[in-house]
Amino acid sequence: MPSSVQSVADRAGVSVSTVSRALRGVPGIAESTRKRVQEAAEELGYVASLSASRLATGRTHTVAVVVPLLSKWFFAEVIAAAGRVLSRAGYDVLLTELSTPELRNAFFAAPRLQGRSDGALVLALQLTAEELAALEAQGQAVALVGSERAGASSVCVEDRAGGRAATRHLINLGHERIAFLGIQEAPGSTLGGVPPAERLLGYRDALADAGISPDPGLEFGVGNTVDAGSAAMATALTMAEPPTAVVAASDELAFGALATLRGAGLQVPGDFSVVGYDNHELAGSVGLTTMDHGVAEQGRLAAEALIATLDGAPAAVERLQPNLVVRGSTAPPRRLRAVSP
Amino acid sequence: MPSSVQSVADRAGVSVSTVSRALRGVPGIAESTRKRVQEAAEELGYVASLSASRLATGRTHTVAVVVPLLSKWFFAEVIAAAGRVLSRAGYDVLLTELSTPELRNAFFAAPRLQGRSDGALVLALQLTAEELAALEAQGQAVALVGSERAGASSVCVEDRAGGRAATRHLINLGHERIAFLGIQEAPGSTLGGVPPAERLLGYRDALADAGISPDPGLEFGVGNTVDAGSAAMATALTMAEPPTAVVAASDELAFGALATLRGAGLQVPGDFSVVGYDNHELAGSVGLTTMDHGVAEQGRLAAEALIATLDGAPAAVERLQPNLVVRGSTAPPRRLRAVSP
DNA sequence: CTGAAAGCGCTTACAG
DNA sequence: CTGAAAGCGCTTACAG
Repeated sequence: MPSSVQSVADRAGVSVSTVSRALRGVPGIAESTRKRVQEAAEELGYVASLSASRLATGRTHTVAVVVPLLSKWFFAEVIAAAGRVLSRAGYDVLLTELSTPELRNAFFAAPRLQGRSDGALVLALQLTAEELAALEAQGQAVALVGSERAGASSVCVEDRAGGRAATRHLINLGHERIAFLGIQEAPGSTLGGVPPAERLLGYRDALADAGISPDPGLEFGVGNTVDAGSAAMATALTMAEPPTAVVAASDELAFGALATLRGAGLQVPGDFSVVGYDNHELAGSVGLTTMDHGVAEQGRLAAEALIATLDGAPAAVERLQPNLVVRGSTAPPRRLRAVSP
Repeated sequence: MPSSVQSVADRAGVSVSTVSRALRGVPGIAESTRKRVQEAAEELGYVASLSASRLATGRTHTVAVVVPLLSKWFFAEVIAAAGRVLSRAGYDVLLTELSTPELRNAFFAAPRLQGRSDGALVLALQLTAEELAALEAQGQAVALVGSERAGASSVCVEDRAGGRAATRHLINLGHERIAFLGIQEAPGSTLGGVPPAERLLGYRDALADAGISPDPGLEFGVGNTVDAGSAAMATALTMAEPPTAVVAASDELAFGALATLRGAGLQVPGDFSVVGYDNHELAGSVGLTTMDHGVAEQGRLAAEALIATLDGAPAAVERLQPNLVVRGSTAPPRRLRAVSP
């Protein structure tokens, strides 16, 4: 039976208005009064009713985090980082997983955030204009990670530059037949083409830079899973003229590729090089060379952007530069090493 | 500007009480009236104010999920599974990460869930009696995963049997010098000794079953990270009489062990066998033999238990049996294979 | 089956 | 600096 403002007012010998003001730190209250009220509240173990103050103010102090798939490391990491920023700022975080097209449609069809949160942090889902408008119509401030929309704050990664850097690394090592393992979600996937095709474009850029003519047969587009990476790698190995290296659009795909290579008895990086994308928590343990794109940083920045928006700041977009992390999965192709001293 | 009950009442030509009852499906309303009200609501795009109904009813239809560390696969997976059950049942999920002792203490010191949620799903944190009492004093129904407390619903795994089965598998293969990589969190860690020492006890059981005398030097207790597993494995390899196999208390530790073994030029399972614990999403891709303990299942069952409690059911505890998943990281020790045909 | 009225527990102009 | 009062938008006995 939580006590109410009234009980505190009685005990402190003041009105409820004074209690309300004193406890929230509103200025214009005698220090002595404030002290008295605080003591009374303390003694009664009083804590203001959330529902009541939300009803009275219209603000929920809650942020909804909307994510395609909670169990992917990338998303969990972003949410964790964002959550720390949000809760330190006094916001509750409401979790919404939109793992299927049905859930996604249902979510946007009804005003599901109305009165539930003040803002939404949307990860990866490439919102349609209608979806974004729906959120705003529900009074939500919105911040995006992994996509950009006019009028909304967002943080994204220079993925084209990232794909280019990853590929250039292999080219510098002497590779010329380089495959690309890209992410291509099934139609209707809530992931909506994330991470973006930008990484593929960067791969092509690097080839062009080096005067290597692109081979469409080396470009794979699969679901973003270890197994899919595995399967694509297997296919690549059966080509008439197989590649000597691969750049994967995610570390998960790279893990799959590594599994296939190992299964085929090939040495990495001796016989084959692979570079991933993410700097996944486990990339280090398998010695994977990969692109780090500041995953936690993305969450942190997005949360800060959302809070700024809630505080009235105009929308802003933040762009992160990915960095190559060289580990043990890349080396010159065997052909070259054979002739070296 | 969301419309109110009043506006719907006006449009439908009834009282607000009738609107409230009609829209919530309360029995005792003429079907024709209900229909009329629903149409009016539809036309106005009306949706009841959450704060108002929460204030009026005292129920939030929200569940707090309390977790030590969001970015660990195990937790993310449990939350995802629990979240699906909860949201299908009409509950919002509020995320609370207690990643440091400070956050944990602050969380339990103040009535942080009061009026925020109807129940709490607590993962892995081994709640003290006071912490559990604090939650209940805040009117929370509680369900636990990974620990057991009198009066609270919970789902746990038969970890002792699991540790035993993992170890027995190696013994059956012919191993006798078997190390154990256990989880021992730093004092003050919010993880509070999870997964439980039960796994270690099971390991000892299996040795005893086989008449193998235990060697305390083979029992390692480290933080639950890939790097710690790596380091412990390195130490084990420098022993005067090194083990030929290891059972790790988590797949993360096992991944670390694998990395060290590979780095040392040892073949797995040729030169060394390892079995993990979790059946981590990536265990398959590295061919890790491991104990599956139904991670998603734990989340699902705990969510169902919590909902049942919220519906007035008595506390219940569910016990899951872990299963050995044999993959490619275990084989007879070399000594034995050398003499086989 | 329906309505008038009180109540849930805050916050916030408005006066003083 | 403080208080009386209205208002936030629902739900729920209580009557009829």
